[in-house]
Amino acid sequence: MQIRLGYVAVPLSIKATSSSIVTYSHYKKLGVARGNEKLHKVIMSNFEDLKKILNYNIKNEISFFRMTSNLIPLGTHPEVNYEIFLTYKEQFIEIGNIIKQNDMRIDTHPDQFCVLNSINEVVVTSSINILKFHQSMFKAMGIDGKMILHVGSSAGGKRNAMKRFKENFLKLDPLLQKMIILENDDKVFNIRNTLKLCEDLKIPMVLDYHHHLCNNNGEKITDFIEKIFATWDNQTLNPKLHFSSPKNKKEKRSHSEYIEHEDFLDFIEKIKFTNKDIDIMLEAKAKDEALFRLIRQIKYEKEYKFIKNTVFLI
DNA sequence: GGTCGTCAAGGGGTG
DNA sequence: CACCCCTTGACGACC
Repeated sequence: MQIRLGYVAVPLSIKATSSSIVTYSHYKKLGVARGNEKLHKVIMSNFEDLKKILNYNIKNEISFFRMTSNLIPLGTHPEVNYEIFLTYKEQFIEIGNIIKQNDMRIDTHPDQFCVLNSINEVVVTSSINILKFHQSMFKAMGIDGKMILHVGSSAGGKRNAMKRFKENFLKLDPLLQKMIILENDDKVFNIRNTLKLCEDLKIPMVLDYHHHLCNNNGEKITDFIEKIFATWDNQTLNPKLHFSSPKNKKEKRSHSEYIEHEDFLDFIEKIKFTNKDIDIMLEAKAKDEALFRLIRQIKYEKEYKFIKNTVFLI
């Protein structure tokens, strides 16, 4: 069993974010010409930063990565007409080549405004636009990227909400459907609900273990893990998991700075019977530094062998 | 020259 | 109903 480790979006060790923004009110104030100029500057700096981050990851042998969803500010804003995919054709290709040449795995996590199962039609439409925009970015890069989503709203009760998710999902372009992965959340849709949807729709499920600890009906992870991994059977990618430690006892749902290495080892103990190669994304505030610290802490465990950021269970 | 409120967007929770 | 939270960086208003 091999476990690759990764982190989220923005490394702390180098000065690069790739998520610089332009607010719409600022854009409007500048007027179309100067607004677009401003957008161009920010987008170019985001591309430069993204290259820096990817190269940093390559240097550190971190082979999978959650890309920011803010690479192109106002990219889906209805009032901003800015030709992204022609203007930045070269930049997208350049990024895509770095990713492909280094065999990196790329995911995105569209943010809270992307609610495919909203009861508001307008929200559903704009959510679909967000998904299509991600699809276009992957296409422009020429990569096989994925988008990790939550089920979304619970309005009308979980059962209805899950039904709406299914209906809206099935209306999407089949190519887009194939890019979508569902993740259990920390409030509403637990591993049982999320797994059911993934099985019905034949899409992979990311297990977020922290969310599971916040939101469960007593489901034991050992009873579900094989079924969760089975949702990846037709994929070329390894099953992916999210792992983090709670900030403290009171703020259980927030992520802490670092990963508690005992928690991590306990978790691995629970799932190692599956003997699957997996990718674990660490969702800690200290990002890449949390990853490096975790490795330093568990490096000398007898059962584990390390090659850079990959853990091998012996 | 530092601090703070504001910003396209959803939804859930509280009082 | 009004306001708060999630998250996150830029920017302008203000002291």
